[in-house]
Amino acid sequence: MNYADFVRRFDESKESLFHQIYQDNRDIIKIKKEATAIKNFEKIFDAVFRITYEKGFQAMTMRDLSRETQLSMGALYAYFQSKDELLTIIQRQGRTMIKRVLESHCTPKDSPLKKLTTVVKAHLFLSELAKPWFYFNFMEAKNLSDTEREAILASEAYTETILFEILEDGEQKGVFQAGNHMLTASIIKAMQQEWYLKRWKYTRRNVSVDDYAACVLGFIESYCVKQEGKL
Amino acid sequence: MNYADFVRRFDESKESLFHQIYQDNRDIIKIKKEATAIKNFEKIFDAVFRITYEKGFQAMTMRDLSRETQLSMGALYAYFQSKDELLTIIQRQGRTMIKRVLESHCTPKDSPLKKLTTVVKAHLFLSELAKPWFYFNFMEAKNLSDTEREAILASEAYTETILFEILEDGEQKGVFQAGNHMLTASIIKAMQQEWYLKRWKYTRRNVSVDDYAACVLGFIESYCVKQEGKL
DNA sequence: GTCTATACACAGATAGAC
DNA sequence: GTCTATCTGTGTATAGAC
Repeated sequence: MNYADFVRRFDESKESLFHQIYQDNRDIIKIKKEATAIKNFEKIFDAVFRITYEKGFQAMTMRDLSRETQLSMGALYAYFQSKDELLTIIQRQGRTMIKRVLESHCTPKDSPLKKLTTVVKAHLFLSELAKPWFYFNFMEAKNLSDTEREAILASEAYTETILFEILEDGEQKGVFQAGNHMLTASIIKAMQQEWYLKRWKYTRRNVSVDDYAACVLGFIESYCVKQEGKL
Repeated sequence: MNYADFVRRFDESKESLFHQIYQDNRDIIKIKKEATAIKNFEKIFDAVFRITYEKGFQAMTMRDLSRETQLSMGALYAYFQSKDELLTIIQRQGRTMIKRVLESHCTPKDSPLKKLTTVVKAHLFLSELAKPWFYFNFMEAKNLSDTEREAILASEAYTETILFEILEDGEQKGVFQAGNHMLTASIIKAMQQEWYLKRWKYTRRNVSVDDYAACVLGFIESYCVKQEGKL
């Protein structure tokens, strides 16, 4: 699987994803018509990402957002009750999407190395496709309420555990090296994170996400896979 | 070299470091007595780190800072001309310190692998010793002016180039694998960054910086060093 | 150098017409 | 559902006494 394949597969499930997100937030969202809501939320999210990429969420004013979305202050406040709630909504959406997509790429019957490869690639490709969400999720975590913060940590722990379990399984099956798999999993996550935190760097250097994935997988394989010449 | 050795060596040069930082900023700092200035700047910096770790620099108010430092608003403004300038000063201090320390750990006569090990460890140990600076430097970069932002990028590129050159040299000497060394260097940086961005995670899991360094170096060695069993 | 008290700008949020 | 106009709190920064 390369990035192009991943995008094709994602596009097919896009509509049902937006529908789910709308339904999940029915209690918060006051807008009646689903079509209008989805359309304007997309506009609002895009604007938030554009503005906060430059100066952060705190520094973004509601007037900035009004200008960028072409919606008045009044109109904006029909879509959320406070700036803080807007932040929460965005974070939630992001988590829903990420979880859904990653789970749809789990392949329980493959070999440990194949599983590891698939999971790492799926994460990288998703972060490429949804850069703003990933970047925002990371950078603006500190502005969240305690409960929302915990939800982020839980979702971090969740993806780390997926890696961890694959590593454990691989060791038991004798194909992976023994080692501190929790630490290994964390470092793999760090390599994935680099991609969306420093996206601009790789754009400038003409490194594609497929190139990057290959390099990360190179690191992982040479460290994790049991080899003849190695102790 | 382990972390304890590193700390010992750092402590010896600490005083001269503060002196240099004060002298470097003579034009900005209005306080006459060096001793008073250094003492209060330390107090201010610590407070800034404590507050912004929780909620970010933008969200920190001058009243927060006044409360935390036990200095009045008026007194604070004797140490900098605006909140923005405070940010700039902190960033500058950090860069000065980091550059000075890393350069003092360069070892031109060692073998490529030894050099790589030393550089990676020095960076990790320094980020452990000066966590708040590293964390702050990364998280608050977007609030800076264009020129200051460029200075950060330059210092990023600088440390990456150090890694790159060691990798190139090692390949030429036949001890390292061929490969895209620029990409490898970036990923090594990402692994270093993980340590100070997610410090709390490792505290909770009882992973020491020495443990972490060993794991990172494991990844690096198995990926970079030329081995018998490998193509 | 440090304090208290205050100026003044601008943020988030709402009311009420359309 | 969307607009314009406006309220009110809070933020940065300074003036002037000690």
